Amino acid sequence: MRKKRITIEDVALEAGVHASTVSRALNPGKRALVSDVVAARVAATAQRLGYTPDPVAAGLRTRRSATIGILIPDIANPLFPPILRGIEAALAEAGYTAIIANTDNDALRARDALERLAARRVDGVILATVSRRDPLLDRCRKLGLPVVLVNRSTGGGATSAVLTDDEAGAALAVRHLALLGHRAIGHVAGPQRLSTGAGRRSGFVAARRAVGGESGPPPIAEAASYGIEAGAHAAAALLAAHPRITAIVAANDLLALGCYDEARRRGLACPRDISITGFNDMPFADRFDPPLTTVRIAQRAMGVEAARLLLAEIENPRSPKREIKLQPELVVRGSTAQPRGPSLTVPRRSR
Amino acid sequence: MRKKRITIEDVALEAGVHASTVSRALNPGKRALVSDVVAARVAATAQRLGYTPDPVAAGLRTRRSATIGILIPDIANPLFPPILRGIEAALAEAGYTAIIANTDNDALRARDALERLAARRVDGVILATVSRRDPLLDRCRKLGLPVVLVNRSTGGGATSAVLTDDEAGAALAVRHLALLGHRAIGHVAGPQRLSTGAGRRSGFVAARRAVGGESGPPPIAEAASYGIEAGAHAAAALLAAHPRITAIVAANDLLALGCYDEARRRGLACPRDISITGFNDMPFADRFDPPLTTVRIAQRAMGVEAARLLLAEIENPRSPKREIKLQPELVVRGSTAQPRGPSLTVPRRSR
DNA sequence: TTGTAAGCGTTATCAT
DNA sequence: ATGATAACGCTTACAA
Repeated sequence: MRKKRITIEDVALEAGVHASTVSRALNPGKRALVSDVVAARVAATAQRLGYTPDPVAAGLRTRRSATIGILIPDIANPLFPPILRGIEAALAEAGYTAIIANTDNDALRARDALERLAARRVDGVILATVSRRDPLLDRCRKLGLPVVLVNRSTGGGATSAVLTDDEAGAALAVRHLALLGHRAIGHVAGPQRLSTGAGRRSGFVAARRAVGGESGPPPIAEAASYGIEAGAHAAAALLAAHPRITAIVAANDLLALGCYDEARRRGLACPRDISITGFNDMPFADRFDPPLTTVRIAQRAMGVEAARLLLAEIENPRSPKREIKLQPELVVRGSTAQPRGPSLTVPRRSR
Repeated sequence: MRKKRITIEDVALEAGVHASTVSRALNPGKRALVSDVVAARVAATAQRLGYTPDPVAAGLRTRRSATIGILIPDIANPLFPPILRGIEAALAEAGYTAIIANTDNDALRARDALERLAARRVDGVILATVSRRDPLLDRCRKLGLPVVLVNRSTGGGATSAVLTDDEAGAALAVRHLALLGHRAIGHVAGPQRLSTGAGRRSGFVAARRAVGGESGPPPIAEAASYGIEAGAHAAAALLAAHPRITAIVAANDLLALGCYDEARRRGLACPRDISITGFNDMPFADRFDPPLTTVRIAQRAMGVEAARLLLAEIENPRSPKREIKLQPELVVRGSTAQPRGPSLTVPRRSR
């Protein structure tokens, strides 16, 4: 005797009705089409028999899989798990399931992953990987796949997105440093092909001007990627070109860690000789040595909003594209302090 | 005109053959049943038309979804992403896709997630969540679902599993500390309902005896969970009961972080006044303050092996259950040092 | 070697 | 309000 799965037919037989009636009775949207008494009986027998509808079969008929795809660069990057948890929480409420694919920041792998998700007939995708002007978006459009971007966006606003106000975040960091008395503030920028890299950079430039930093072109070095090594390289270039810098605004926490390394290599103590700020407030940023002053972004909330937006677009493909910008918040820890020499104010510290 | 998806029928028409022939030509396992020339023609037209087989429809017929479910406690716990990457790498090779569910260490949520995965007709599951004697396993058996455990195991060995040699790992830590000259070594144990908690504890006890630690019952405090807070509480209890302790072996890195906190609270500098070791070597453990001496486990390899084991069991449900134990390795960093006072050897350091 | 036809479990459409 | 029927896209005996 081998495993026999219980189908809608079994329930129909047992309840003395037709399969289509069972389908209606069990389908929230159509329960109204069936008499209360029958609906109750069907529900009861389904329960008793331990019937679980087969979403695969249903999906074949309805062309909806109740599944959405998520593209992220790398799940091992601590920035993403909280976003994913947010997405999943919102999806679960609606009975949807997520399939996650890692792209390792590789356009080819991203393309590949997208095709695989499309082949699986996902109802929509959330992309955390896009660069500015990313071919992935055209591909989604061609596939008729609803899309929402999260964290990063493209140039054109023809796609819904949930983002951080990167300009404002960078400004937060700059103002904090300025308030501590820093005047020579540099920036280790993220890749400029990514919206976060570009946004934080322009936020830095604007804020620096606003707080009346030193004149001349802003001291900036662009990192090749959002990694520790890349951050160290950029910091090296920055400090070589601008030795008088007393503070660095890094475009994310990993780059900040790279700045730690380079500072140490040069015998510069942080924060005594140089202040460093990060961006994202990734998990364990408070455990670094020194604890990292950084700009906290609303990771989980971004995920939740992105999922909601996507579900809305799946529900109604003609719904207007929205772009939500979440405000970041400064978290002051131990990696920033007054510059050596005369200073004006005393900073508060928090954990 | 609305979106029209290309089906096997379209390819058949275009290639001048029957749909079943297309199916055979495109199915690696049955390509042999079709003449080379036809196979080539079919492949070409499929390519040209941009045909992608619908795995949902195929799955309906074959009762296989080419999907496997993964239950983990929490993806935000840095221990798991590397395991997941390993799993996914191995699955991708075989054309399988993973669906990940977080349980938050909650048996009810775990049960729920399992049912949802089963409803999705996953071909098998990998469980990273099991406690010793977990009802989830019976449920899987009842569902006829192939299972592989990863990282944690249950009591009985009726299930395949990929684990770390936890006893050996704990012994590594104890011997390292003993070599540094520590004699009063305590243990902040993980939850004893989890195999990792139990295994590391017994490894600690055995190794302590082997290195000739102080007589009397071993100084151990059990943490309620694998979290920082829980670690701090346990450390507090441990130090209160055994004030002369000069070193703590924590059952994982998060617990070690809790020990850091408690030590600091008591004005104990690590490693000067107290040495602390972790377990897992989670990402960024080298960035903690101080950098954590810990027992590194083969996270990615565990994932790869688990996936392989599962695929084998799916392939052949009667294949023997295997239990693979991977050997951990000690990573010496800055959280361990000779105890104050006379000592015997000088430790090496690595990053 | 290839075609025929049935069927996987569900839901949508059309009758009644 | 419910039943009958076809269809979703694919695979697989079985027939030719």
